[in-house]
Amino acid sequence: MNESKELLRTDSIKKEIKKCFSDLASFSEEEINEALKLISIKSYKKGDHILKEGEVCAKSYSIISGCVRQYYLVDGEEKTTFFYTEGDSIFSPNSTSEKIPSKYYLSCVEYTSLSIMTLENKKEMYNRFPILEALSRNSLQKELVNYQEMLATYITTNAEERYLNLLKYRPELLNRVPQYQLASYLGVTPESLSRIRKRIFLK
Amino acid sequence: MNESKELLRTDSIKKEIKKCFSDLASFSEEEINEALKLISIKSYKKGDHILKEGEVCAKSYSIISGCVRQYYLVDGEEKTTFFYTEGDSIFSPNSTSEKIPSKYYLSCVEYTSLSIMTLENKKEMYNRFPILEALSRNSLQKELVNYQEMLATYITTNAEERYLNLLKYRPELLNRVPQYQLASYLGVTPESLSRIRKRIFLK
DNA sequence: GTGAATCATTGACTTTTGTTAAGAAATGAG
DNA sequence: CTCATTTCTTAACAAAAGTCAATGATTCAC
Repeated sequence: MNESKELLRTDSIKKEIKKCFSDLASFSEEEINEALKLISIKSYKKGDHILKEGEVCAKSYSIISGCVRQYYLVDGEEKTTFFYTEGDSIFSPNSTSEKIPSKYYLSCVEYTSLSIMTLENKKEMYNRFPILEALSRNSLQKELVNYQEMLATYITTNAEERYLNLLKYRPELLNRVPQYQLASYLGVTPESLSRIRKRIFLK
Repeated sequence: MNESKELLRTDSIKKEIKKCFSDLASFSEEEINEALKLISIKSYKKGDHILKEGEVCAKSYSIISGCVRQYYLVDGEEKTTFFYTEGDSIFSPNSTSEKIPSKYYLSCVEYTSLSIMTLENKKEMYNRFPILEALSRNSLQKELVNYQEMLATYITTNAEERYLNLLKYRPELLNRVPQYQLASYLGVTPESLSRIRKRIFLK
């Protein structure tokens, strides 16, 4: 993608974000422009890393388009623990205040555009627009309940059921993500997932 | 426990909570008393349910003392998905705003005291003490990161490793909770956990 | 304290998953 | 388009977990 295309893209993304702001609360045009200054847009190619293990990162990301994979390196093996897609927020390990080095990698499964806020800008944003603090607390709470349910689902189901859940609730992932990464996300080996798929097909 | 003992206990719990408030920010004595009016204290006996599947509950709980088990009923079988102990907060499914019936049960593993806030009182609390909104957002974010890591750990480990983790990070649970409930929390049958323990012991 | 109920362990057997290795299919770079 | 690389599938065997049933151990109510 050349530079002018990139700029065009960033521009249309900014328009999207503006719309998000005006949907959230009754902000004036100036207020929105002011807020926008605190947010940066960045795009990554397939395979690019947003964050690597050990890096200290005090940023929050929101996925505009694309797909990001979160994984850990355990004994040299990649263990995928999450896939973020359009609209998802990624809270980095030290998104609160401490300078904690990341335990995991964030890597782009495909061409991906992100909106990025540094911790400092986020603080400024909440100072400038206190209503966002309450909105953010609410969405964090929803997100927390969401994670609790994901953990509960993981505990109460086996790999086959988890694959069927994926098929039901995030079918787009199956086309976007290589199967060995899905396998690791489901907590099994690629061979096992292959057998599970065969078993389901034969039913 | 008789009524006067119960009152005595509630009284000492209120003192603890007061201390929490004065640790959080520089509140005046009156402010703290005002805040305390929005919080109720309740104690439960071993085996008592705080919340049952299907119940609509717009409350937030914080565990003062004791242990609470979260479980789902799947095909008549209890699947334990979490143990809350002293200091933990429990966000009920509709702790944000919607009236969503609970998918899970909350049951006391032992005698347990909780501080309880209704959704309404929580809103009032944040209105009255806006600084709590920011503090709450921060702790929610930490809690979210915490859950992300628990999910990641669950995905990247097997049952034996999870048992060893429990031994390392929450050893007190092993004495407080029956083994078949731990097994279900680890995602295996009681028979399997028994064998895992034997295997570890033989090493 | 005693008996009933609950909980933990063990054994035999089945099913599922991991491991290793090989080959087929798909993808990507030139 | 072609070749090299990556990804997916299959097979054979080992290891782990599920299932069912029986037996100890512990807990609890009376």
